[in-house]
Amino acid sequence: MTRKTTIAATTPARAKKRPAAGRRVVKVADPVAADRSHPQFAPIRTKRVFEEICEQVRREMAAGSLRPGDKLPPERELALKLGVSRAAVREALRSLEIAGVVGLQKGAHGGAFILKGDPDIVTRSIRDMFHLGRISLDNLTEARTLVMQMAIELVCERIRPTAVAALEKNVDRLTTLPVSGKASERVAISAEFYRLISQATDNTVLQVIIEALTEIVLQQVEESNIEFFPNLIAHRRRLVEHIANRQVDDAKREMTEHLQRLRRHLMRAERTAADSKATRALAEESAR
Amino acid sequence: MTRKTTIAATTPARAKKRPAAGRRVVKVADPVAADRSHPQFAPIRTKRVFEEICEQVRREMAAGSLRPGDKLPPERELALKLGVSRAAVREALRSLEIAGVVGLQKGAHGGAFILKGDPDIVTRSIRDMFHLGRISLDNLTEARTLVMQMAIELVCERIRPTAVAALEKNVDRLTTLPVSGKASERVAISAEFYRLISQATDNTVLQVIIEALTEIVLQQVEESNIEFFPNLIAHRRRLVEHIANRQVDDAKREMTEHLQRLRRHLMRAERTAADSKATRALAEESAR
DNA sequence: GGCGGTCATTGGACAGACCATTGATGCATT
DNA sequence: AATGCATCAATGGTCTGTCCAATGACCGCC
Repeated sequence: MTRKTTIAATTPARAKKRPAAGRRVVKVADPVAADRSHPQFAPIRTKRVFEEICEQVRREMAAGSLRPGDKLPPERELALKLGVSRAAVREALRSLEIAGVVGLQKGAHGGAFILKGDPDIVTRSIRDMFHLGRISLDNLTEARTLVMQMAIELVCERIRPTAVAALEKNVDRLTTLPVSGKASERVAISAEFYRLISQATDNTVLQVIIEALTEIVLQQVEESNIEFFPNLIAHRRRLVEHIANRQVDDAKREMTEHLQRLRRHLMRAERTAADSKATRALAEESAR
Repeated sequence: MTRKTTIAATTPARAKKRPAAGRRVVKVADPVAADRSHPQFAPIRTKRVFEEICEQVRREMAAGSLRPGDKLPPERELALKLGVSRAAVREALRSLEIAGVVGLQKGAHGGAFILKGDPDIVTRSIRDMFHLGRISLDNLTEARTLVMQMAIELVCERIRPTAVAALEKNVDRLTTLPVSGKASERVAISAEFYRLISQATDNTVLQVIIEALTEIVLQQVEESNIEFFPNLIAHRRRLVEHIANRQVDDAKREMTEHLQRLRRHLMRAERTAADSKATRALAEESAR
């Protein structure tokens, strides 16, 4: 099943012994620009070898000649074929691994296997942008509300009885939880709840988006220990019932009200956190 | 402005000379499980050093002690502080770079700088999943239609006169294009059109999502040379006008009809491409 | 037949070296 | 004074070679 694939060397099979190392950087003129004919001077960007390797793999992926399950040649062989060092190959494989495109396995029949991509990469990158301040909590929670509204419409059309049963079982699990239980358990159940809903959309893209937004928001919920909503269970029951009855408007309203309430709570928690951080900073300031 | 930050070594400053290398893999028992008290034997996953380094950086990011613009210590110094080889540090930095979290700069005052994250990572990972068959064209175009419907509602509420002007100017650019022009130019203008719309949502998360879906779909448009929609310009004009007049329902309808038409065309193109691929495969088969 | 040891394969990590790029610094020229 | 040039140090990019650790196949012994 794991078709063996070879990667062609772009460079014409360098001589075995190169006089020296380290000048393997390829210069590539930006293909954009060239609009007005005069000088224009496109910026030069130096392409590193690991990037070149990644691109080669991605090209073959896009062309369909490299499919999930396929195995790339071992690092050493790949390095030889491409005429680069094993370290460079490793950096390329590392990049592809981080991108969720290949998986690395040690051992006898190990190697780099093409995967099917990884939805978590989307979550991670949005989370990064959130943590680095490019995305605000305000925008994040708003987007989640809107996306879930949209999803609920689809779900009301497409939900199947088994999915309804799964949702009901999930709510039941919430009821059996001790009130004093850890926040992480409640959050885990909620994550599962939204995952079930996202799956009911029957659309993998929406699943990826919903799971990303949900996971990031729920992590915030867990960290900013806001109190447990006492009427959460009742809300979930109503929501599931509306979905089961395909009452789109009711389901949407139920979902939206809940998410907006959560949004307000989170925003308040953020403000107080910012305040306490500011006072701490002020204290440090005056301490000096 | 570029605050200098240090990363603490977790390991207690190893002795300078280690007897041998290569056994730096940390074993970590999965914290899940441990449900029934009996044996249970959680699976063991070995964490690689570069992962450990990445996590340390991300932790400081989430905690706010590492912010965009900050500079990490140089590779050599970092390797020394963490007690690992420079290659391991490089693989970690490579991962963070691929994730859009840090940027590497050569030269005198170069180093690894914390960035604000990169929206393109989302695009890339979704595109990977698409190319690897995890996401279907059907799901992709449906998701795009739905997300754009949602976006249009927001845009009709929030659009500003300057944004309307920018949209109109974009449509004008489309008219000045020679009919026989390259598909890539038309696609570039369309991409810009959708970018302007996404920006009018005033929500960075939606911007990221819309740009990702749009870019992937438009790339498909470009590759599967479907004919130019002769009434595209009229459609765009109507859409912009509806948005400017905040006629939500009209704008939504206009947007949806167009996207659904495009969707049908793309799906047809996909089918024919699959067919020709199948015949090719069949031909190869019989040739043997 | 099954158990256990051996071995080749392959990724993981390290050490040490050199090259290329970049910005600063100082000197010489204009 | 402004410009141009050579030099230098800092830093990422790359290469080579070596060893370790995990993995699965194979083989022999009981």
